[in-house]
Amino acid sequence: MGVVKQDRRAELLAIAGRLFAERGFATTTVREIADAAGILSGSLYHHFDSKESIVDEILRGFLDRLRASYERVLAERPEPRAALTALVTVSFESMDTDGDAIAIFQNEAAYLSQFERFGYLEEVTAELQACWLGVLERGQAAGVFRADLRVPLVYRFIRDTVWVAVRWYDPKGTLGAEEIAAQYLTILCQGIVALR
Amino acid sequence: MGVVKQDRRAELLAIAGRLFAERGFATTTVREIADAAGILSGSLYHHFDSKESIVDEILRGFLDRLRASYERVLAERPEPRAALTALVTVSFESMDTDGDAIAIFQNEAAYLSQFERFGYLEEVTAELQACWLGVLERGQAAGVFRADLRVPLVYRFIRDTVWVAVRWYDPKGTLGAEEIAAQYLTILCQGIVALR
DNA sequence: GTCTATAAAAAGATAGAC
DNA sequence: GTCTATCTTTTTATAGAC
Repeated sequence: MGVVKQDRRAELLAIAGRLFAERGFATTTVREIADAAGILSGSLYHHFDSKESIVDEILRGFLDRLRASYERVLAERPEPRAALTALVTVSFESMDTDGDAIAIFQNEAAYLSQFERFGYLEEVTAELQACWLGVLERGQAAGVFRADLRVPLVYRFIRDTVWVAVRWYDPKGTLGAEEIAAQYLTILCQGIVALR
Repeated sequence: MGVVKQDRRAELLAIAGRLFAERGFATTTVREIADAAGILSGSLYHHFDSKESIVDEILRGFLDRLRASYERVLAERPEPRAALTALVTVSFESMDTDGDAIAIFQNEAAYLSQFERFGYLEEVTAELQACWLGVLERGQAAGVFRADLRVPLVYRFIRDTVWVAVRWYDPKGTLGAEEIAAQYLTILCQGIVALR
């Protein structure tokens, strides 16, 4: 019974997450979520306090998983270049399981984080950023990465490029997360110019 | 008088654009726009038909200017490498004048383009995409760009990286559009790995 | 766990006076 | 060009029956 309840809850979260990701949090109505779940809007409030509670639960779940992934990567890969590769790959792979949550995070975090309730979004963002900055700085110090590039700029470059891919990346498409990650890393590390 | 009317119109468009960019189209209310302009919500309808008309006018203006910029670049730079540099630079520079419109376009195009009225968004997107793809393909054919990279992927890589920068780029900050464009082009062309 | 019914607030838009 | 006043619709949320 507890399991069934959990399943239903997870199901509703997935349905809402898909809609939030596709149409945006503000433009998705409680009625649309209920419709997609085959129930009436009032019934949703048996499961969740409010529309905000739904997106809150989606984001917390995703961010917890991502944080754990990043920490595992940093623990397992001391070398900057290997860590960078693993961070990029892990990020792309998370699109397979958390695509909707990533899209929501990318599109709505700026708006949501202005409310107290979502203050944790900025904290987690800072934590994740610290992972990337650490790798880039250690790599630059070790002479693995070019010294003439500004680390914060490189970080934003990578972050933007990786996460915005959620807009077009299709988990069921021909290009898998690993392949895309590999091509991205090639561009990122070697550049697009030929003949060297 | 015609000039004054135009000025007021432009002023209101700027105010609305700023709000749409910061808080999103759906979450910005007509009342908020009016408040920011120092008038009442009903008065806005003397200038515009609807909230949609406002964002429509903002986007059309920006896209017309951007299209013109791209065409000028392609006409003036036959060489792929020079054209790529110019496209990136022109794009970053447009953030100085059209930052709000760019943010709106990035954040709302997917949502808005589902309505007939905004069907032109997809057309223009395709036109702009064709500019980049053409440069990359000619560059690859000429041996200027690496042959082992998939052009569509490289295009999305560049597009995402350039435009998402609008989220953090500050026209009044210490880093100017040209400097950022230069660093981006260095990463893009040479990669971040040291010692070659 | 879902439905019926409905409350309460918010938002886009309009008509006419000034 | 803006204000007063108001309409209409949409949306979030609640209370209690089944």
